[in-house]
Amino acid sequence: MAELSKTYDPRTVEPKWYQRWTDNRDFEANASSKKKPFSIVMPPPNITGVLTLGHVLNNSIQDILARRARMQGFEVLWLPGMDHAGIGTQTAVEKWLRKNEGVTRYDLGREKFLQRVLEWQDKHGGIIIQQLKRLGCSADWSRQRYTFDDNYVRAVEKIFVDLYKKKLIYRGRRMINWDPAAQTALSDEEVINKPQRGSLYYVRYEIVDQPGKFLEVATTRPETIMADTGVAVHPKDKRYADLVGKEVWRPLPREKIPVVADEAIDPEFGTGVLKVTPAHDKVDFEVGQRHKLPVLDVLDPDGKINCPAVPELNGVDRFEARKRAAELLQERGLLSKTEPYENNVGFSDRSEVPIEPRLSEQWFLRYPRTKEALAVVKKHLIRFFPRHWEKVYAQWLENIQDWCISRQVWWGHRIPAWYRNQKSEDRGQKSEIYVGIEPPPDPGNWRQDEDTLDTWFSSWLWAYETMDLKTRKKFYPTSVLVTAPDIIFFWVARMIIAGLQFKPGKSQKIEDNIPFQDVFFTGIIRDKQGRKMSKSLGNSPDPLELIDKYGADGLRFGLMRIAPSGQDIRFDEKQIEEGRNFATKLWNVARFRQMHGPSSAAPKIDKKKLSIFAVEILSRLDQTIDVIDTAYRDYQFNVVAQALYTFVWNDYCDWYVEAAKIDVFGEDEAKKQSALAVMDYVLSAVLRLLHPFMPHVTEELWSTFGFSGESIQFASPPKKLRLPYPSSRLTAAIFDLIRAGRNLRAKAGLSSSYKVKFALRSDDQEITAERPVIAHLLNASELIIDPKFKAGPGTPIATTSLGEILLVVEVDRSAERERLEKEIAKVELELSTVEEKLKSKSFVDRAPRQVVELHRQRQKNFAEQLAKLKQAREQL
RNA sequence: GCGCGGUUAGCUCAGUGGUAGAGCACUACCUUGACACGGUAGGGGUCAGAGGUUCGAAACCUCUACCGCGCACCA
Repeated sequence: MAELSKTYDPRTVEPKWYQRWTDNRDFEANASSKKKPFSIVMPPPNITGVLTLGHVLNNSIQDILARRARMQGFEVLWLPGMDHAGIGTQTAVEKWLRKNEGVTRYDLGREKFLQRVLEWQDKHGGIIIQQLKRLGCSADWSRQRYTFDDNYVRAVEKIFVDLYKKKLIYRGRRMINWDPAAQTALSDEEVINKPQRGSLYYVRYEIVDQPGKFLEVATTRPETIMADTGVAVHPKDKRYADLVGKEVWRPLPREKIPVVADEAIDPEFGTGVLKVTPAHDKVDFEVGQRHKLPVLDVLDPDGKINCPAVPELNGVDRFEARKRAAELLQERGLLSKTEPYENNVGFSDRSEVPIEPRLSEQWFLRYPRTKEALAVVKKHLIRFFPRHWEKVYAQWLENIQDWCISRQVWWGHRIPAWYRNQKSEDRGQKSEIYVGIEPPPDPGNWRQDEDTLDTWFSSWLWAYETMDLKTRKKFYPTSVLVTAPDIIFFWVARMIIAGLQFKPGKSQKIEDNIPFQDVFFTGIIRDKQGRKMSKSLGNSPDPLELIDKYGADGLRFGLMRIAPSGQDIRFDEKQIEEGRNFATKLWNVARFRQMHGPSSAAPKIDKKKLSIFAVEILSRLDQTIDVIDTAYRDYQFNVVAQALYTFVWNDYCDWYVEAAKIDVFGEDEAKKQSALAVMDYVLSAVLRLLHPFMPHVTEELWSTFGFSGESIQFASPPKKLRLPYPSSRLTAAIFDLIRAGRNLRAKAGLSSSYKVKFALRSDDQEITAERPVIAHLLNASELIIDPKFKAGPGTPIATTSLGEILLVVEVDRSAERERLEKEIAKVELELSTVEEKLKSKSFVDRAPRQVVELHRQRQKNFAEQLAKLKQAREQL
């Protein structure tokens, strides 16, 4: 057995074991295995991604589940991979090119740009995989997948074609969310509403047949006036009833537009008149459709005004144009007032710029299987943890809109559609369409769609397209998905729909085709002020630095202990420090055991020779195993971590090991061996229970102790011993007694290193038998056990259920009196509270018998204590 | 506007009807033969507020306030 160093050094231990595990191919899943399957697919991080605390949390949880399952004898597949992240990666590479070479993607052109992305990907991409390895993740790296693998690309194209043939995918000219920065369409889910402070402009539209009279319109977007093709009022609005059907002059550029009546107008808002801009607003578009108003587009894709008729604004950026339009109107006397106004503006999730509603020809998916998707969750065929996400999920599915799946970015899966006889460059022109995996037979006359697919249109197949048929047969549906809740619509819901639609399972049954049985939603990690971690705020600590400082095990354990299921987590580095401290504590208590000779490979304990303290710790171990089992069932990782922390630190280190030192350092060889065997037993159990959380340090200790020839990764979790536990009450009482004695010492102002004499008024044989242990834990020079012990005046005294404990040393009498008075007051208060309760007839009659009994017992104890304390006071 | 979370010690959080808890921080003592990344003892709470149910409420119900999130609206 190698000797343990004085402190645990994760920096050498952790990489050593990770290397060995991968060399042994311990993480590789065997699809031919006869063991029961347990599988997780890793939410694929972006290829451009670097490890964040969110990843650490997410992947630690997955690793815990995978490692626990492996120990429980499951054949485990934890399938890792990466996502090409269309817009994200394109943006990142463009930024890099601009910075390093001063070129844009347009300078390079599509082909060259894509080549550069591939080069960039090979050079800078996938760092996160290495980082996950440093965290200790036991994923099967031999099966690492990428959404751009050839097979995967093929699969994405195939389902596009399939859905097109089923008329679930269609091409149409509709209002979409346009991101002027990334210059692409977005799905509704990629738009985030934020309240923005702006102005409400009141603009005067002159009535055509009543010159000099004006209709006032309130708008937040005067820069779109040029695209107005009408104004609308509510049909029942009496103020404007006579104007409906007439015309007004649009101020910029001056032109006649009709006044229409439409139910969608809120008469309460502004002046009750809406300027109708069908090209730049969803509601306006619908109003325009109902009244056959023309659609006039005055915005270029990059967000600049395109309106030569108003040269002052033409070519100006939309926000600048807003100001200038207001000024222009002001100059012409057409702006009656401006009010400060706050409204919600949709922002692009990616580029963080306001999106533009825009009429555009795009590809859409009509979601299939939404009712089934709702049902599988409602009927708990798929279980959500925590449960309340079911409601959010249902709300989304019940109000689902078609999904805009085409993106005007170059980096992504190219849409397998070709066009022929396209007359004009306008995307709106109808032409012959060919959709297929293979290019059309006569490629010369066809032109492939320039667009790519939404990244999530590939990710939604992740749960099964990452597996070959054999693997799928063994491991699909997966056991559990671990994910942050912010992608519940983007990913979780869509994967469920994909599973139900494409039926990749081994049969047609629904239960074979759901992508996962459980979904565990993690919390979101925030900083101490409760803000989300973000690059721009710079409040996101680098996990790699944390690993360097505290070790991967410390980071994992610290984080898991503060990550209550489903609650957001306020990050505090102190918690990680505690994780590290815990690893050190474990290390040192193992060292202590190791200093007293070799351990047995398969520790056995002789039940007849156990000390009462051994029985106590073994019983608490059983309880801990129970708590852990229950907590795992509900994915309450913080409960598991906390239970282990308390057991190791408080129960084992503070009480058992301290109590056992008498035997370990004593003369009685049998007692010594028994104590050491208990330590071996507990350590062996604790290491296995902790291994999923702290894989490296537990493996290191496991191998040092030689508990088995094998890696701890495949050792079974400890079973309960189920000893009869008769002495629990006694040990608890002894611990109370010791605390009371230590308290007397501290209150007397005596140094804790100074050995003092204690006396215990008792004649209990069981207590007498434990005299050496009690004396040791009290750091007593001597412990007298004598029911009739007579103390001199001023001897500090405390009452316990085992008898009065006295600190045999003369102290200042008045100080002791004062202490006693306080003690008496405290007990009196407790006594009166209990008595009050017992006086209540309704309590005695209605409360469960055990509860009443408990109160009676307490009343008795307090009364006895009080009597003894008062007696002690008399003797002073 | 609708929905979902949350509000417990200075901080971070546990606590599903029966004596209010943990860790950190704080105070005092201790470098005692695993560990100062440690040990011992201690101080610190109208459980956001109001009402209700109950013998008994931090917990269950109703309302209010505040914080966070999602959806809708957003001229």
